[in-house]
Amino acid sequence: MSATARESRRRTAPTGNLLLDSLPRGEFARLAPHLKPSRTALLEELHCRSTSDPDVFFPVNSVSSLLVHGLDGSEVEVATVGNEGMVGLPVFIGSEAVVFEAITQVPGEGLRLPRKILTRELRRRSAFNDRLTEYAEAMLLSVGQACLCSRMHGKVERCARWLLSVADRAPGSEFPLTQKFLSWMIGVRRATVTEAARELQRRKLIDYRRGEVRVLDRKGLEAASCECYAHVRAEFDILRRRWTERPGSRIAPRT
Amino acid sequence: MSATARESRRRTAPTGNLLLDSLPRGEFARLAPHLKPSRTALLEELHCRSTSDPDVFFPVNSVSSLLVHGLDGSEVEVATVGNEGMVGLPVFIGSEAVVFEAITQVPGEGLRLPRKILTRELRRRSAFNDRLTEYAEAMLLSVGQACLCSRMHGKVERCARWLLSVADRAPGSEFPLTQKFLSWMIGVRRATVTEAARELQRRKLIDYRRGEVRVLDRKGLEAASCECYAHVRAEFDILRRRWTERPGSRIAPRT
DNA sequence: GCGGAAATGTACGACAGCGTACAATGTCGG
DNA sequence: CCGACATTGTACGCTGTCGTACATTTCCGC
Repeated sequence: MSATARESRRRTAPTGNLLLDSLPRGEFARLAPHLKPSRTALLEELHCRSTSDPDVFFPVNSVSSLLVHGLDGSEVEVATVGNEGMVGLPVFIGSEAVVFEAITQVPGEGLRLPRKILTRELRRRSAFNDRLTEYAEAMLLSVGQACLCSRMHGKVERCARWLLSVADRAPGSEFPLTQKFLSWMIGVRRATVTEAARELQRRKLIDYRRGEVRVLDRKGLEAASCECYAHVRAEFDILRRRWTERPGSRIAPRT
Repeated sequence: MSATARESRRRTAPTGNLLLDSLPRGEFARLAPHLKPSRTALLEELHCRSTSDPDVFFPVNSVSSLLVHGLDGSEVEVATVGNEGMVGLPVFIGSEAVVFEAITQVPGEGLRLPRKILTRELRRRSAFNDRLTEYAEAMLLSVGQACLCSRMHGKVERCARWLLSVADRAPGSEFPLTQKFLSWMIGVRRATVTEAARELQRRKLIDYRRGEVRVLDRKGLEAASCECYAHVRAEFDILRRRWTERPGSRIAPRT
């Protein structure tokens, strides 16, 4: 895409969130005044069921995890959200019931938008609707794959996959992470993560120390992970490409 | 809802599929000529990646399962679709990539709609969009819960849950099922299902013989299943209620 | 530097579910 | 009625992960 093409559709600087930046100029202009830059802290809960957060959140730098929790206290991560998406999608349905919980995995910047504004915008049935529909469907695939993965694949593969999908969304190749947190995300005990992490370190794919991980060998880590990673990644890449190449367009007709 | 209220919005008889029946009259009229009644056979694949099925499917009697499969051959069911929904939702995104596969679990009637027609309708940004958005989000929750469940819960609980969620959508309290099929769905070996099934039978919650199950004690089965069942069920009940009580309305404003 | 807290490493028995194999039973076509 | 086949029951040893407990290391505030 040429610089002039970009200029023709947006006067303001890109926010850094792909979903927002893909909106046509007029639509973005309606939202812009209500977008509040905000920084999320590590482990900050963005949509806790008890607090009834009034905002949705568009990550720029930060990375969040979406969790499902059972009444028995068990929890698992079902998806990761970075600057390609929005935190708050699963609560659109407007139900009072328990929904996904979002927690900040990598602290950083993002944009808050009051849910009311979002709802108002969606009633106009604008391109935003289409974007979110596309995004929701990619999330559906992503969560589905998470389901397969957590059921069928071993601890090492799953750790590798998790590390990659966060590394994709985090600024550098290093990010904060404790084994306890990772064990929480993938639904195993902490000692199991230690075993997997040691294995990955032994193979010189990652390095870590007290709350920090660094990806040493990306290719190697991909090889160590299950195919779930590549599959989901490919799906989001399609979205990213579509959103940057054909900004503001409606849902693409299918064959 | 009174009979007159229903009459005012639809002249034609209800199809039996809640999603379709919730559409405003005009919208439904546009679709009606293209809806082709069709019967699905046991284990018939509705959206196989290789066949590129040109239709979406609205179950009336029948029940389908959505599967995710890995490249390694592993598969798990991530959701069930009955007359509250549509088979074909997850492929909206228009990607070329591998998507969920749908397979008929309980044979029966339904309505086929050419995907082209659906796409055309969606470009009008009608109430159908909102319905499918709501449905997609309920599915998201449903798949997320499936993820938690298959990771954290035992074979007996998961079998009970699966039986209930199919029984909810199947006409009677009896439906066709082999242990092999169930083992495939929940991602365990067949012998594991035998153990779980025996256990449920021992507790007099179900009865079965050669490819047929019957739910004997619904309440008991709910108690034997994990809370995942009730949670997902509640979510879909919200949709069912909304769709029958406020037909044709747009997305409800939230708070 | 020191003390405490958090993070990580490790060990050990327990157990759920796996892979496999084979027997027993029911069903259906010829 | 018989043979073939699908379905279900059961057994065996095995492996991965669990639950728990405790030791060790690293970091941070004082």
